[in-house]
Amino acid sequence: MGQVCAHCGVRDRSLCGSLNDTELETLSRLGRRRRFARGEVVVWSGDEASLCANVLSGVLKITASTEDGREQIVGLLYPADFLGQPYAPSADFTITALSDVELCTFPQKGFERELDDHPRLERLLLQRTLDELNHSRAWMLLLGRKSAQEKVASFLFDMARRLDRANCAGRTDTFELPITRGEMADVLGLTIETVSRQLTKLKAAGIIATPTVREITIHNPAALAALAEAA
Amino acid sequence: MGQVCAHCGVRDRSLCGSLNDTELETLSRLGRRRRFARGEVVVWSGDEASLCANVLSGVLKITASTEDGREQIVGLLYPADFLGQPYAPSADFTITALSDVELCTFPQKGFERELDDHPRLERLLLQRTLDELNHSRAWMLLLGRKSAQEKVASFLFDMARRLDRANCAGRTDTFELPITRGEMADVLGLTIETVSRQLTKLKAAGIIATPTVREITIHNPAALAALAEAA
DNA sequence: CGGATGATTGATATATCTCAAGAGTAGTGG
DNA sequence: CCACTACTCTTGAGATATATCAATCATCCG
Repeated sequence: MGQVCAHCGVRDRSLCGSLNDTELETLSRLGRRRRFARGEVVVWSGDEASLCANVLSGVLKITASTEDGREQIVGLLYPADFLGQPYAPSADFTITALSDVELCTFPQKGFERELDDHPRLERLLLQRTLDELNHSRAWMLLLGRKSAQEKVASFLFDMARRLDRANCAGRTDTFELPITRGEMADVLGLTIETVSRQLTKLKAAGIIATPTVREITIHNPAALAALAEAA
Repeated sequence: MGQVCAHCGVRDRSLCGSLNDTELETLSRLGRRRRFARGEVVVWSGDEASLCANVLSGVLKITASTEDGREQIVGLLYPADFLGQPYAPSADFTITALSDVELCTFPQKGFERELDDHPRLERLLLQRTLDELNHSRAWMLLLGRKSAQEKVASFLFDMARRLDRANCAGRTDTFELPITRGEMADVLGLTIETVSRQLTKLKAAGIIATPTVREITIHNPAALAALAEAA
């Protein structure tokens, strides 16, 4: 097993977790660690060379945009998530680092060959892609049919659940938002002002608190869940 | 090769197209033709037995709903499309026949075994799922960031392109909508009235015409495309 | 022909956006 | 360590796109 994988923090949670040490040989030779600073674009929509990678640390956004600059965040990537589009001739979305980020990158063609050689790797990618599709469809309900209040409540709930899972330490009712208000707006299909107002409302109702602007404390998860589904 | 596949209209366009006659043996024994009438629900969200199937004829919708009954169509299924969620413990969305429909159904577990046995089948499913994910993400931009006018124009454009592809006869500028205004509204995250008004606007501008309420003629594709991206 | 369903059109209400100002917060350099 | 600058966030007032409510009009089918 290559040097790279030996001290990989996400080894068992990433796609690579499906491979044993021997199988990792070739993949590890293919992988290159790369760092990106906050704000840097990792993949431009339209790029021909569609990179594949595992996220080692940090958070990234996947965005779609209209020509006149309106932006929709269509996905967030966390450590152990897979990034990229095997088999795609070009990238369809732009991927940007939201924090300083460390990736384990693979050339697309090389990664595709690994998929050929390792059925378990492909199986896991299929399952993850199916999950992503489900999540993205659930988000379509939010974008198309939910009110601003429901959107913000759903988002906080989703985020709490997701971070709770990463944070295996156990459930905390306070977590740090990995994104700004503006980015929340881009996830929810709202404006920054509307997001801010909804957060204020939730605070006034005693359902949440914001110790700092980036931290969220959920005081009343039940009420939050109720608002997420019908407000 | 079983009786079933011998006269299958979508044999070469469906997932099964990846298999040769010998490989189709077991799959064909697994498959059962089933008909559903317009309006019938094929899969209920929450169903434990998640059915897998190929669409032989007709159109179906995949929907997500809030508890209080608001509905968002998150996908449409056409002939040769694959339906179902291998590996999912239960269905996440409801699938309903929009017209009379004919399916070639497989039990989930059986289909999963076929995926084990036929890498090419699995590969094709992976590629289709990746495509679906892309399409669904592109739709998130529409739902979150586009105006009603852009939504309707985008929808017509998308539909024309999609039907053009199926309709290998060549490009026609008139096509039949497979769905009602209400269903269009559920695809676009709008109300039925707003959809209707936007169509009226497009007619008034001479960009489209509606010979019958279910038919759309595109007089000015360039103008329609322009409205789809920035209006 | 008549009833049901779906589509259009109109009048009004309202949630969210837009524009604008001010208040936090964080990073930088003296 | 403080002050300066640049962001980001919050809050307000007003504008507007879309939803809601309601009536009429087409279309289909028995």
